[in-house]
Amino acid sequence: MDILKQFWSERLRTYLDQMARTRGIDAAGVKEVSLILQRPPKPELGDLAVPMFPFAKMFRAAPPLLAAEIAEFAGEDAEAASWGTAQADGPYVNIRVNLARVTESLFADIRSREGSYGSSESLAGNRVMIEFSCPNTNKPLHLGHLRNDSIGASVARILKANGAEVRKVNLINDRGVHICKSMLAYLKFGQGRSPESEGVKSDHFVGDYYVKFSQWARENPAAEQEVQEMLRNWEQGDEATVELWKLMNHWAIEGIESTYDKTDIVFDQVYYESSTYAKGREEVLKGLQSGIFHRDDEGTVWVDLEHIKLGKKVLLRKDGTSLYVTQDIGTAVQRYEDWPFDRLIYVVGSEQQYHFTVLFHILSQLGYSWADQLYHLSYGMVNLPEGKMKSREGTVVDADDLIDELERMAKQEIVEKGREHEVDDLDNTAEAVALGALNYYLLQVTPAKDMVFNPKESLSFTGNTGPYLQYMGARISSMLRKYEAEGLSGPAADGSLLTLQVERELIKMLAGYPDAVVQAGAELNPSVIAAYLYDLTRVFSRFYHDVPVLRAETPQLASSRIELCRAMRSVLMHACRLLGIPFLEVM
RNA sequence: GUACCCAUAGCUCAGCUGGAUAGAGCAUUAGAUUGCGGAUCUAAAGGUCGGAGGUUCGAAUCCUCUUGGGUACACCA
Repeated sequence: MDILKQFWSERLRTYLDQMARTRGIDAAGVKEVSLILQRPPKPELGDLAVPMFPFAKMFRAAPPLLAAEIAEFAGEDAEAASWGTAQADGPYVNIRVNLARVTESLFADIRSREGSYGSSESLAGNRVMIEFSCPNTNKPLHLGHLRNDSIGASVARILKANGAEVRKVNLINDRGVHICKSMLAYLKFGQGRSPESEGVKSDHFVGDYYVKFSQWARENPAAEQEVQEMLRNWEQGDEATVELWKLMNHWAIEGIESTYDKTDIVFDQVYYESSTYAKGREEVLKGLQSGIFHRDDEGTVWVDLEHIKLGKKVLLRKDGTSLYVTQDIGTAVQRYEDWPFDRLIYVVGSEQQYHFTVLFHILSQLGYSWADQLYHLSYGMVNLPEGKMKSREGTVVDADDLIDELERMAKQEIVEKGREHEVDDLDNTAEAVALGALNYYLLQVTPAKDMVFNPKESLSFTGNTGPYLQYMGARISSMLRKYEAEGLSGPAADGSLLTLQVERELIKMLAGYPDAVVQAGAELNPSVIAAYLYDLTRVFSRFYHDVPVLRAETPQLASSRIELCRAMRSVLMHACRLLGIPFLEVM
């Protein structure tokens, strides 16, 4: 499609140039006006549309007149004829391109690239580190984490598909007062119980004590002080405290990792706040020495960000313990030392925008030249139809529960459809469908926006959903298997035979896939792929429904349509991968 | 109070650097299976793009103001 766009835009330029000369208008001025190539609103109108409005003023002629004149030029242009035909529709020049050229290069491209069609080198040479997930070790993952994980994993794959060198990192928030809360509660009420003894998933086990702490603290004003004391003990390396911490962290992380397994979340490196906070403290003390930061009478170390209207920010408490921002300073420095990056993307909720503005600014003040290569990929909250998730009201959607429920529903669906014995493995297939539904649901919304998570809707497998995409993939696969099995492979495919409206639409969309991947990479936005993929698949569904493939009128038409289906399957697989939707041969 | 984000069909979301009659899914209604998987397809109905100005030949898109909602502004993370 690109070749054709390029050809036509150059061609139209030539015509405009000639038109300017014959009228004695400044041709250089005409060149200044940009030519807009877009898609006509209806496919019957053609494949490319060029509005003439921008040229009206310069030519002092009505746009329809200009369009007609250009169409006339094109009609007399013998070379252009092999690239398509142009026609004036009111103020627009509509071009019906010679799509066979696109089809041939599309097929050749897809064949030769063996599944990598859609990948590009637009970000080649870029070293991108991407941080996401970042769980706390005091409770299990919830729906908010799932959105974070989906976005992070998908953006990482999209960047990779654009040629970037990507390193996925996690940061486990395994220290701080909130961690001490579940520890303290366990100390008081645990009485030697364990996840095994209670038969509870280990991260949920820890989370239960976090909840217990909150209840207990409501009746005990001294609770907060006890927690602070525990944190001091921990930072001073008190043996018993550290042992308890290790035990509970082990439980929490083990549980969280099993959730990662289920959702196909993998990291190249995992950082632990407990091992980077000390470096953060060093950095802060360095800054104090060089006079960037201040220490007040009580011993608190703080930075003045008044000049950028961010007020004063404390970096070390008066008792010397670290804060969230302190450790993030240390982590960033550590990361650059470990793996010098061109870009570090933090996938973190929008409520932390202030935090990152502060963090980036501090790092820049500390003199790190890479501070301006840090980027906060901010995403919106996940709400429920009834409103916000509130832990106090118990409306937080637990990740494991949700996934279990999705799998149960998927399994039920497979059984109801009578496909229990068609699929290779019922459990695996149900898991794949559940994951496809979940990831698509979470990624179809632009990250920056808040979204509503409707449990009922997320469990639906019809319409604009992940399983819809998987279903089309399975049907194409099934058809291709039949084609192979019947040994129908006849004459070579001929793209010029694919002339139906729906075939043309499909080819144009397939040809546009690489653009979608580039755009998604540039915008760090998986929803670009999701929207593209759903549009594409809808067109394919129409094609599949209306047009016979295996029983096409002639063997050559059949093999040509099969080739189109192969192209479709290749793009579907590639795009599904980017979105974390498992591709299924059978479902 | 200050800053940032959001507002499109009953609900959930698209809408590319401004361009032809603003699109999907769900829900509602009516249809389609002697062809490759009906988890599908077709159609109907549903909109003063929160409101008001402005820029422009042309605005859902850009600018200003305004209304409504969200978030942040901790020695929590």
